[in-house]
Amino acid sequence: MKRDSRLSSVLHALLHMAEHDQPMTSETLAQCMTTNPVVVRRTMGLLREAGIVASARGPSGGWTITADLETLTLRDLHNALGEPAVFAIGNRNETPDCLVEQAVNAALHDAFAQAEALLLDHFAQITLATLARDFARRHAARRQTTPHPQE
Amino acid sequence: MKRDSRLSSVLHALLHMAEHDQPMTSETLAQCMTTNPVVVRRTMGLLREAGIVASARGPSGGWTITADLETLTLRDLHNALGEPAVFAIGNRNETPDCLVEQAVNAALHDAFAQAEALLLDHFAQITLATLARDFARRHAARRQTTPHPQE
DNA sequence: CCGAATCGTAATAAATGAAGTTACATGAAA
DNA sequence: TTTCATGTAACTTCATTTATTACGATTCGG
Repeated sequence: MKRDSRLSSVLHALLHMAEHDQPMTSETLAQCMTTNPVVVRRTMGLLREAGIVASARGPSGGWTITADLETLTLRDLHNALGEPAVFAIGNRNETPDCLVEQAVNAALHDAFAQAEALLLDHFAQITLATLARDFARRHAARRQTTPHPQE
Repeated sequence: MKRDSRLSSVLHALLHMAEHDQPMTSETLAQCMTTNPVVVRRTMGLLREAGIVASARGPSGGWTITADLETLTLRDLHNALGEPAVFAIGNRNETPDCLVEQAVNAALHDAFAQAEALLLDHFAQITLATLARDFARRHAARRQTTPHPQE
C-alpha cells in the first residue's frame, strides 16, 4: 500500500522554514526533502490556499510561513491537504445491496470512525511550535553526545 | 489511495459460509463477492494458515469454517491477513538522518500508534457471531418493510 | 526595458501495489 | 479414470501517487 506522505513532507518543510529568516525556494526545499521542486510547489500551494504560507515570485522570492506556529496544528495541515483518507483498509463496496455486506460495512465503519476521531483529536493538540521545540531538544542532545560535529 | 479490502472481503465470505451447511466453492464465493475464484483462494488461504477455515479438494470440496464464531474476532482476521498497514498516511522516510525529520516522525508515530491500538482493540471486541446476529436483525427488518421481496 | 530568478500549472511519464486473469499442476471422490 | 475443486505461479490490468518536463507569468535588479 502506497502511503500519502504529504503531511510528513510539509511538516518537514515548515520546520526548516521556521529556522530561516528569508524565504526558501521550492528548489531548496526540494533538496532538503529529496524530491522535486514542482512537487513542493504543488503541495505548498495547498497550504497557501489555507493561509498557512505565502509565496513570492521573482528573485529573492520563495516560501514563507504566515501562520502562528503556537496555534498551527497538525490537524490544520491535514485539513489544508484536503483531509486525505486516513486508512489503508476499507470496504470492498461502500453501497452494497447484499445485507451481509451491509452488516460488515456498518461494523467496520464504526471502528474506523472512532479511530479516525482519536487520531484527528491528537493532531489538533500538536502545534508546530511544540515540534520545533522537540527538534531543538534533539539538536541539543546530539551536540552533547557528539561534541564536535561537522556542521 | 487504493484501499486494501481483504478484511471486508473475508468477513463477507465467512458470514455467507456461516449460513451454509455444506462447503462453499471458491467459484460460489467469488460470485457472491463479484470477484475471481483465484482471488478467493489466495485470500482464504491466509485464513487457512491461521486455522480459521479449512479447504477440501475434489467433488463436494470447498471451504468450511473451523473456528468458533463466538470467539473469532475481526482482530484475528486482521492478524491472519498479515496485519496489513492500517494507515494510508505515513512518513516520507522512516529512518532519516535529518533531525527535523526525526522530530516530525516521532510526533506522527505516537499519534498513529494510539489510533491503531484503539482500532485493533475495537476489532478484538467484535466477534463473527455478533456480526451474524447483526445481519439477522437487518434481514428481519427488511422482511418487515418489504413484505414480499423476490428472494 | 532586459534578463535572470522564481513561482504556477498543465501535461505526461514512471512507479507502485492491489486486484484480476490465465494456465496448469495436484488431489479427492464417485 | 473422469470430473470437480483447490494450489500456485506468472502475468496483466487498473488506479493512484509521485516525479518529470515544459512553458507561461511575475518580480526584482540593473
